[in-house]
Amino acid sequence: MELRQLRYLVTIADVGNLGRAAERLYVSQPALSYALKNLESELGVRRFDRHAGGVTETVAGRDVVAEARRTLLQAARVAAVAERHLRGETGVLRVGFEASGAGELTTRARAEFARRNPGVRVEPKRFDWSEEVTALRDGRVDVAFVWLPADLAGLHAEIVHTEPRVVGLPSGHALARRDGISVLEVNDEPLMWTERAPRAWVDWWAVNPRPDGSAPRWGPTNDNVEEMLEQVAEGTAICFAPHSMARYYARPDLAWVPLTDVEPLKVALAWVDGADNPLVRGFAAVVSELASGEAL
Amino acid sequence: MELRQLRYLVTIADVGNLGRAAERLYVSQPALSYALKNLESELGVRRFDRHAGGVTETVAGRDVVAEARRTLLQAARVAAVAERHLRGETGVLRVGFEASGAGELTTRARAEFARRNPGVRVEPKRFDWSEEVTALRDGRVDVAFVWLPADLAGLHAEIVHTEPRVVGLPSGHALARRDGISVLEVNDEPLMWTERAPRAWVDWWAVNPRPDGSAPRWGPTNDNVEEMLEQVAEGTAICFAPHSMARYYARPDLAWVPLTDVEPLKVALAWVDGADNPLVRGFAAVVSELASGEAL
DNA sequence: AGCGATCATAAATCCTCTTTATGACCTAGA
DNA sequence: TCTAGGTCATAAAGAGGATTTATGATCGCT
Repeated sequence: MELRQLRYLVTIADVGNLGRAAERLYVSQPALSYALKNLESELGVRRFDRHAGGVTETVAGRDVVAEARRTLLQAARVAAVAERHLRGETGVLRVGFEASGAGELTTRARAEFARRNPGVRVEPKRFDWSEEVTALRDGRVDVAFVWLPADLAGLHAEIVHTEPRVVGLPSGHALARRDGISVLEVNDEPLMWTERAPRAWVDWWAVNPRPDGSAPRWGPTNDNVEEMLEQVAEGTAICFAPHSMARYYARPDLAWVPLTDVEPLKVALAWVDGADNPLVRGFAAVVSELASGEAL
Repeated sequence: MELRQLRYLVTIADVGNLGRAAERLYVSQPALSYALKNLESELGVRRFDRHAGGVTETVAGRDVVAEARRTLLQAARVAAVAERHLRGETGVLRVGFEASGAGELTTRARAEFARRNPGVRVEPKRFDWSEEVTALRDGRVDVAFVWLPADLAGLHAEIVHTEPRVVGLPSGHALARRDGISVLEVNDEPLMWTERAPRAWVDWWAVNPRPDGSAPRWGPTNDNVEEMLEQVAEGTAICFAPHSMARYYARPDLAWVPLTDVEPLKVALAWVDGADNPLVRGFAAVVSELASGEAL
């Protein structure tokens, strides 16, 4: 499968006719016919129904075309980033975080670093579950607040923040008004989890195994905070979260109750080992100052 | 630029040596040498410094490789979605929304529809600014709560929700404790905005032009709620938002004050015209019931 | 100085993609 | 019912791109 084929596919979908798509792509109509046939062979799914009036997408074709479109957009970013390097754009520090990050520390550090470095653009970059680690490794951010545990191979990491954990419940839940809950008190509740993060991260958040040796009762999965909170609010499952999430995402249809017997969340500031980026070093210094409560 | 070249690029980056990368890719070493040279020509950026010990990434190369890696991941999703269709996975309704969506209606509708259709998996899909419209069009969701205004060409849309708007301020702001603010009272404040949404959407949210004919004072841009709120919290700019965002993202370092003289937000339930999906029709019926306050 | 490792280039070969030519099928209009 | 036009599929030929084999240049280490 190549980008050329995906371009053909998307254009055929847009135009609905092989002949006119061929014109738009500056190839002959049989070229598209062969390309489409080859791709359908390769992927095993027929993408278009053909008829005398042109082609129409199959249901499978619709989804494949959607993903093909995204692939072409992403491929354009390869060229775009090359172009930016050609133009010599520098002076940006991209700071990654997920959900509520390291709470106020996240916000204060970026603000303070920006104040001290007026020529530098400090961009907050929010990622979904645990993705900030991947983003560090593949260069989408320069530095990130990482929720531990995480695979820190090849990264430099310093713990900069710790906070207790809470359980998220629908506001009508029987336990919603408690001052504290132990994890075994919600042992039978389905628990929100995600497939997007490493298993170790998921298990840590789920407190798996539980103190009595049992496994959590797994509820539905989700890809981000809002999807998780939507399903907690509607009563489908509960979730475990850092205390800062309770404060940053304080929906009226949710209740947040402290978990009294679980390990608190540790947040590290991390960057790629050997990155030798003065902006990253400066930012880390600011975070250290703020985390230790030094006078500013 | 083709996926084959990106695969070569990423493998060379991983291995650090053309010879061993060639082995891994089942091609000869000169094939990689030529491919790399061609791609560097095409993109105009040198990706690797070559030397007797192998190759090392340039700074530009690092960013290009990161984007190339993402492109290959996304391309794999084309094959994955084709595979899912081959396996016949059906019975999923993907409900898109951004930020706080249509408030409680979003949550209640999905919960009620799931209750009535036990065999159907109703997935909440959160998107960033205005992206739910694009997601409808390219098939990533089946139905979505769309914040208007939006380009609804090719979509069926029904207004299902209306809510007032508020201004987001850092909690120490002079206007933070007001019961209401008119838009001209914050005319001089930098305003958060986004490049990810259509201009009409951005202008509507920014109340551009202002009642006195002036233009907003544009602040920094952002790509999602958290990035926006981080920058408001740190005092960089203010933001305009729907009232549900004040309730769902009630951070302690933010204040939300009603805007007294702006048009409220209207939210439409939308789907692709002619989609003829019984799940979508059923979901729309449930939303209509809930929106009109009918007895369940 | 010599050897081994690594990348670059030339020329030949292979193979893929595309073209030209044409057929099959369908639909609309006369 | 027949014909013409539009659309997609296929065959065969040709063009060109990608890769191979062969080999050279360079560098680092002994």
